[in-house]
Amino acid sequence: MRWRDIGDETCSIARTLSVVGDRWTMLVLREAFLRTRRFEDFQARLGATRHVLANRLQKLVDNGILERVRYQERPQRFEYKLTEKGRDLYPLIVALLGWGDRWMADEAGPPVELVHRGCGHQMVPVPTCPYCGEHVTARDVTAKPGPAIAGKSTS
Amino acid sequence: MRWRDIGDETCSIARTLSVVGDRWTMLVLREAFLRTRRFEDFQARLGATRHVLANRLQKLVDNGILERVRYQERPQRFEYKLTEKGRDLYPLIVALLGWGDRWMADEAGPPVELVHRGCGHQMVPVPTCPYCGEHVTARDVTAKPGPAIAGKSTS
DNA sequence: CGTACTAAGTTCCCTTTCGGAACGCAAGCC
DNA sequence: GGCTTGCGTTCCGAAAGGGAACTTAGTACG
Repeated sequence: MRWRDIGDETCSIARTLSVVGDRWTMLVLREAFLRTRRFEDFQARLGATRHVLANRLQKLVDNGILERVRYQERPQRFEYKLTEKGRDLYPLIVALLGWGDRWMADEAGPPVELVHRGCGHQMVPVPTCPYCGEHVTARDVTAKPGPAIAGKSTS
Repeated sequence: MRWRDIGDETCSIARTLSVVGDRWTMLVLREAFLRTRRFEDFQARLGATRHVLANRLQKLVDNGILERVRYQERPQRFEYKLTEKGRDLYPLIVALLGWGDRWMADEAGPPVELVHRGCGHQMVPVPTCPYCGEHVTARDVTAKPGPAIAGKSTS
């Protein structure tokens, strides 16, 4: 299978990966959540080649995750801002962060800490059932075929 | 920056991506959570080339996310099982799934539904503050430098 | 005994993508 | 005029990916 076909899979995970399943793309999003907006800043902070960065920003805009907004005329300059669709990727960033903190940190501890503005606690969000409020792990969940599947095998 | 250097970044997100930040790797994990264990089954279900699949499985084993266990002798055959470190990636899979369900589903609805065994509800887990129990979005969180950072700029 | 089949990789070859660095361009600044 | 800033684009060699055939070790079939 070639990568341009992956979005056609009947699988929400594959479809999400077709949009953000690329290392540079994910790092661009990390920066976006840290309020980086400009091409030069992305480039400097990420160390990606300008070539690849331009390509990833374009794709994120095409997919409605970033918005290219003019912030100055003559010369025209643009910044890249997260859309609602983009901000909704936050759980993904948090999942990456949480796992890295737990399994990839060195003795010095985690590089960044999150503080919940609501209650003031330093924390890492945990996946929770919205109905009963309990912490959810892989063992607590059963996957079953949804409406979009008749008799296919991929999920 | 080349990809083999990304794990050296002082950033939990980058470090996580150095291990699972690859499309095939993520799809291999999806299958692993759906209880696929054997090389042939991964290959058939994913449609990845055997070449790439063998490489990804090897890397996941090297990183302690999968375990290669012999399930038969003469001829020796092995299966790949998630370790605790691997199962702990479940929030990441769920985040990909949830976003795809919301933003990439077609009219037919989501291809897979999750049921919380604890309360029986069909749901998608939401990131929640473990202290106050409230749903957490990007706007509710402040990122601050953690112990591993003195005056660096990357997070 | 010879052929076929299964599981798990390997190897080969060609195409695509990536990494590094230079170049282009439009406008403002000194 | 020449330098600087911001944002890309182009070019080239290196690395990774896709497709398909080959290998190995053992079982099953006729």
